[in-house]
Amino acid sequence: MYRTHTCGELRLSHQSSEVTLAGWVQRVRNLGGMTFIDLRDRYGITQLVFDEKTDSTVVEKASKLGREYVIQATGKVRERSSKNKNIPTGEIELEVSALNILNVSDIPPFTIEDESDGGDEIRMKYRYLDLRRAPVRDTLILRAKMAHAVRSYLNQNNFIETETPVLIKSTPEGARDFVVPSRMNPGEFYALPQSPQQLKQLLMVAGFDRYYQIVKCFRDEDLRADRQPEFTQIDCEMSFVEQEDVLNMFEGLTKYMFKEIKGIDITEFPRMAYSEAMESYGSDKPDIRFGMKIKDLTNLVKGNGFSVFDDAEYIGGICAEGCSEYTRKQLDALTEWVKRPQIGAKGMVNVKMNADGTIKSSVDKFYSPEDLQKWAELFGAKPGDLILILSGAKEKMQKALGDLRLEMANQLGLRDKSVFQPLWVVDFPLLEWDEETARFYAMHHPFTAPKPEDIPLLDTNPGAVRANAYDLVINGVEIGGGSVRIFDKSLQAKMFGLLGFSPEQAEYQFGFLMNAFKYGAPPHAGIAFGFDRLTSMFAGLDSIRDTIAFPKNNSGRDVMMDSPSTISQEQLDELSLVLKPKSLVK
RNA sequence: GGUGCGGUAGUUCAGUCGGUUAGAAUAUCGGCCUGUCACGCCGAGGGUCGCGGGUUCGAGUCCCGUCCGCACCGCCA
Repeated sequence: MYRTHTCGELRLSHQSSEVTLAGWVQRVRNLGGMTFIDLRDRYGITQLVFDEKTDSTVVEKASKLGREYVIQATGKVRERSSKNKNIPTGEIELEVSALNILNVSDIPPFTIEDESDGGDEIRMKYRYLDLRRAPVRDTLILRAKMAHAVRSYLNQNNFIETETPVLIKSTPEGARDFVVPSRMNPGEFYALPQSPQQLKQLLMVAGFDRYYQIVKCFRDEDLRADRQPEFTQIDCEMSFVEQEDVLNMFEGLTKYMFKEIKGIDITEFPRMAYSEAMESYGSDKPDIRFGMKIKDLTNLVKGNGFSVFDDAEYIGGICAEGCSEYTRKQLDALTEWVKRPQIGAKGMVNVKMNADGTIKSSVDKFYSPEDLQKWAELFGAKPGDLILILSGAKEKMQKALGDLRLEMANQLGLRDKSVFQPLWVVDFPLLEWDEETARFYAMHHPFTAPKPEDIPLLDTNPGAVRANAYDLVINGVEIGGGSVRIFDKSLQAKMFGLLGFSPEQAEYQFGFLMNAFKYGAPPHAGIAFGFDRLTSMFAGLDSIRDTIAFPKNNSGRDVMMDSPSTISQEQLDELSLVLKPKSLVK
């Protein structure tokens, strides 16, 4: 037996008992006549002590220890003469009588401490050392607890956890597929699932009624702080339900998670139409922890000879409370900020609601104080506030104002990480027109059902058709999304037609699903949550990387394993693959 | 595919206008130290300034190219 206790469990109540601990040497503090060692395992840290009463051979052994040595120590638990209130085991220490070095360690490339001296790159290269650090370890423990809570809620509600294959068929819509060559079928490829979408729908056809899976999904697209090529979804599907049933079930899951994991009662769970989200927040995932809504000024400001406004399709603004004292320098910085290519505004107009009740704007030449007063009323602006106005193409400026709104909220400290405000965004458009390819794309996916009352529009104005689709947004982060599915094969065929599929293409790519729909498909609907994002939100992190044990870097590389990597000619031959010469690879 | 920032000691960083022997902290090693817990004190070692080219009497510093990292835009049904 290597140990009788963990390094996190000994208390004063264990005083005088003989115990054995095992773990890693966190730090050695040699004071000359006595030595303290912090011994660490995943449960915590316990202090070992060597002093004048300790056997000299044991002291000799202790003097050889270095950081991250793996040791086993036996001794008597005793009360400390000077206690450490910062750690749970801080009232006791282990008076070591026997010491066993189980393994030595090279000097680690960075310090294994809560506040490590290591940057991201080196931490990722030695991820197994990084994982020894409490903050990273605790995030993964949180993740495990959350997965347990998800299973607990869904199991209570009669969901069946079912695994679906990882080697499936490539589908052209949506993200790029990761593909796997088939040795036994030369020239043919599997694809890794972007989500088990069609498979879970087939489980509904199979009568499973309620399905879930905490499942890896794969998308071959560029990475971000919140996007990895392989990521985990909580994937769910239900039969004989309408949109309302799904929203209620997963509102329940969300509340359960907040209560179980964070001890927070979620009381408000509003819903917002997509159109309202875009108009008032310039985003399909609004952060509603604060107001600062976007107002449309287009009809109010035109016709005063200010050509920038007169020529614009759209003029809109936000009102930042208490910012009227912004200096010229701050306003210039904000203007530069909105002019960056990522935002794309041409300039910015500001209106200062001075504390003395006067109004001062950057367009006083064109607008009277009475005009400006009307603007202020639209925003409900008070003395002390600052109105910021952008003009240009409607959709672009709404998005720009949405970004500006978030930037101002960041500056004003309105995005408190300990406050959580979930939101359903509903009534998404069914289709999105793409100028480049001159065709419609499914905004959600091709199996999403249109709102029944909008079905006639499919023939006359497809772009106006709304879908029975919904997103779960928390604090401005898209956490989940789903839809009511089409279960009628003729409506599904019509949908494929609108998306520009010939019947032959639809048959080739989705034949198995269409075929299944011939045999009694129930009405069904579902949703999927981004488990990594949910975890990072619960952990208060900005990136999902530390919610994943072994994540990829910005270029999709695993710097620890150094993958992807080349494969041997034998492997290529077996797979019937011929690589382009390097000179031809662009 | 694009934009921005970065790459200097094991690590995290500083390095001014192009000018003497490239610094700090931390880690490491040695010495001292009986209540530390970021122990303290004294000392030491440690550098291909990402790589290649150019400008210059002289380049960590300026220019060009390239590789790598991070954030973002495009992309992500």
